Amino acid sequence: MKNTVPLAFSDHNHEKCRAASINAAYRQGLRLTKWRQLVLDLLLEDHRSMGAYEILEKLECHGVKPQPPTAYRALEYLVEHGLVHRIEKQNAYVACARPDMCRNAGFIVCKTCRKVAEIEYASSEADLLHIAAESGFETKSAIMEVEGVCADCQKSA
Amino acid sequence: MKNTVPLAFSDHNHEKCRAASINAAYRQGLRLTKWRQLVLDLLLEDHRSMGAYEILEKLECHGVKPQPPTAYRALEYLVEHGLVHRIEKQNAYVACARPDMCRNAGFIVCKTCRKVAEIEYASSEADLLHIAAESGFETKSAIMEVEGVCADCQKSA
DNA sequence: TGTACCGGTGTTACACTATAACGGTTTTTT
DNA sequence: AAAAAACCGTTATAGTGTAACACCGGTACA
Ligand SMILES: [Zn+2]
Ligand SMILES: [Zn+2]
Ligand SMILES: [Zn+2]
Ligand SMILES: [Zn+2]
Repeated sequence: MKNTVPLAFSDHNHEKCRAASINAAYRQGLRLTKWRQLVLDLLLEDHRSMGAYEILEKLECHGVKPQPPTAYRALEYLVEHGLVHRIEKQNAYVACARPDMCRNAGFIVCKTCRKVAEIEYASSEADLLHIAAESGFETKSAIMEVEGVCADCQKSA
Repeated sequence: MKNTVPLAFSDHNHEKCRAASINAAYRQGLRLTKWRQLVLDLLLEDHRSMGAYEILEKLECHGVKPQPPTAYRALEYLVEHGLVHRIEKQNAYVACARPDMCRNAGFIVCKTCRKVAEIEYASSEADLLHIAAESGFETKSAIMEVEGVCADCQKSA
């Protein structure tokens, strides 16, 4: 078993996370316009998820406060290109924690502090994908989300 | 590999599904009030998911059309007691397909016809749950959802 | 016989999440 | 340069979910 200490729940050099995201964007030749850049920067601040309107409130460029579609457009682009993931259980968004090798992304989500640990789920959960494929199902996307309270939040409660 | 033909995507005696749900409710001594009963009946019609407002529109008792909280209260109760699952990717609800042995429920969801196949995603220890537990995380709930287009819908497209 | 409690219901109003549609501007492609 | 595509600003609206409060019926218990 590898990776028993999820990154998001432990101290780490977060600059590396941030740099990995920027690099991935560059390598893919993505076009990071001002809003996309700003949204991504916000999400890269830490491993917490943010709601679209929470992001929207913090968005601003030269004194201009944009409308909802602006935030949603940026998020849509970033999700499509794998730099951001949507956390379905929270209607929220989080920066991809491993943009250079992101496959079978599963998430461990704290209900209290909203930190999100991103883990590559292994073969066992992927049974579902096998069953889907065997029955002629064409899979478009898959999520595995575990929700609860992280160790830190348990202590402070 | 067992269960390679998901129930929802194949012909089957659906009366048995319906009966299993009713039996489970009875065995657990659940209190199925009129609205709970009506909502459950709606969801038990087949293995398709329904949105809360879709359910609400079809709800009616002696000519009385209830308000949103009525539907949400019934759904909350049924979900809490395991007779109904919430499909996060669709903001929708579906009757539990195996209420007598429902653990580690994963879902294969067709974007087109909204049929939902319910599969136990791992018989042994699921990796994500394992990692969560090892890091002191207290898991409250977990979902695994695979979304795409089922074989039937591919043909008719 | 009250009466205090509790779960369920009815109702209103509101909060949160997300998208449609249109027109204008900038960037890319031909 | 012209055409096409992508992006952005703006308005309005759709879709999903809750807070809050009053009321009603049963039941436990004084
Ligand atoms: Zn980090
Ligand atoms: Zn936490
Ligand atoms: Zn069935
Ligand atoms: Zn189930």
